[in-house]
Amino acid sequence: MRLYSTLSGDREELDTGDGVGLYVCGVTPYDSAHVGHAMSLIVYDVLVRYLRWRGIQVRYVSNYTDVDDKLLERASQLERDPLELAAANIEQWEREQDALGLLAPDVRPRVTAEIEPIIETIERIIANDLAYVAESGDVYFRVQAKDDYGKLSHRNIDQLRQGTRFEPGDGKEFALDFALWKAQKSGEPAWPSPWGPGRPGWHIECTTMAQRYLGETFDVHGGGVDLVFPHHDNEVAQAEAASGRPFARIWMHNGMVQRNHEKMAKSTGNVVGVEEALERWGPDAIRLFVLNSHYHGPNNLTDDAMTAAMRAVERLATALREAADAPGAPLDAAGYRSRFIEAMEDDLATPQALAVLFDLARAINRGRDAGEPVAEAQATLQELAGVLGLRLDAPETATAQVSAAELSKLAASLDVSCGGTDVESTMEALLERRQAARQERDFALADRIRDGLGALGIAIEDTPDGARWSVKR
RNA sequence: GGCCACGUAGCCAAGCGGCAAGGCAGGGGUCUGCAAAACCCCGAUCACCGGUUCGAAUCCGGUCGUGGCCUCCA
Repeated sequence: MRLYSTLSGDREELDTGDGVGLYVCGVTPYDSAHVGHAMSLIVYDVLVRYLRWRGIQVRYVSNYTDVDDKLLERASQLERDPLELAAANIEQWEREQDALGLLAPDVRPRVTAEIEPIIETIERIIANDLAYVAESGDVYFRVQAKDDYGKLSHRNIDQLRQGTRFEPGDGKEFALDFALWKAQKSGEPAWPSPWGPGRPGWHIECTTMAQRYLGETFDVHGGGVDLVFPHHDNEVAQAEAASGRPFARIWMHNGMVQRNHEKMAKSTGNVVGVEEALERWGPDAIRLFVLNSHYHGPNNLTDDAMTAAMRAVERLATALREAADAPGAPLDAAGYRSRFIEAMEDDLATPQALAVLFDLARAINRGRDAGEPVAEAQATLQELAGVLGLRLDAPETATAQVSAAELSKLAASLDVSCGGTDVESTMEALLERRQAARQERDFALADRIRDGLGALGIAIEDTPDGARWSVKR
């Protein structure tokens, strides 16, 4: 499999020989998650699913940075304990990750539980002369001592100095030096260290956790493109300074979710929360929206795009509807399977992989219309969709979304008597009454029943085997 | 100012030198009591200007435009 690496600026062959180690930067849980965070994890989730499906062992590590400046600031605004705030947000985010159909990483380290190893990493960097302790008790990375600093973002120190936001001070030797350890300020949570009480700087936690759980050198490090500089550049610098060895071989970066062509971020106030997105569009549509464009580029979230994604999900789900046993030669899905693999092998080309799924869906529908057995091809479609993390639940299983009371009211208003008041039996009675009306060619009544159900958000479709109902999305 | 992406049909979006995927929307048809679903048919001189090549959406240079990053960031 080839993956584009930001480090080399080119596609690299992923060595899957003795398994794959993957580290993905998770969120700083100072607030609830939005669709941008979901996109990021969906991309790496698909990578993991695909590799495992191909029989490759994957160790998937994704962290929570549960202590940092932003979190402390938010906690103080809310007058809450920062660690407790982080824990609460993580809990919510993990529930949402489940709802999004995201695989749980094998390891989900948290900074607050990794303080000792982080201190050890910093000590190694100091011992290698690439970091120093300031009078304040802060520890800084000595940027100028690392001659390839900035290689990930393809910048050098001179270019970076032109930025005006770097400020000397706090005992830094050089303006671009960044903190590995921050000495405690009043009221902040702190842990003991050789340099006095304090907490880790922003980048050191990922370096430490990645190396601890995946080794000094590992296969793939992922995250949003907005993390390339400084976060990932600093991770690289620290890791190499600590171990003297290369860090991640491949650096994978996903593009940003935009709204109105502007990055979705708390700071711009254009966020769509994961909770809201799940409610409005559901997990499959969110996933299809993300995978329909290449993970590299930006992805503009609009209501139209999401509506289209929901309809597209329905199209795939419809192709999985049970088909009657049929004579004839069964539809062979092997070609679709290999096209799917080819697409995925090429830098996780999910838009093309999806196109293969749609082509297969069309072939299934065509085969079914032609009276060919398609069950095997349907199983392949379900399997390949599963590799992308799409569930494709049949909409008719959504009984829980229907109000039994409203349904009973409708039945009563149409003089349809039913055996019970639950959704199942009321629906059955209504559909039977309608079927009888159709046979008596009383289409007015049949249409009244269909329209009444339609008003409740239930769609009726007539098939040779009787009527089928589903919840409209 | 610097670094990095990108500009393809009404909308979303593939494409990595050899006749322009896929989805949504729209139009026509088949099927249906009518619908729905499904199936068939219909749509692009690839931002603009030069260059390289037998051949360019694809490579090179320039122009215009959009987005991301330059110590909050998925």
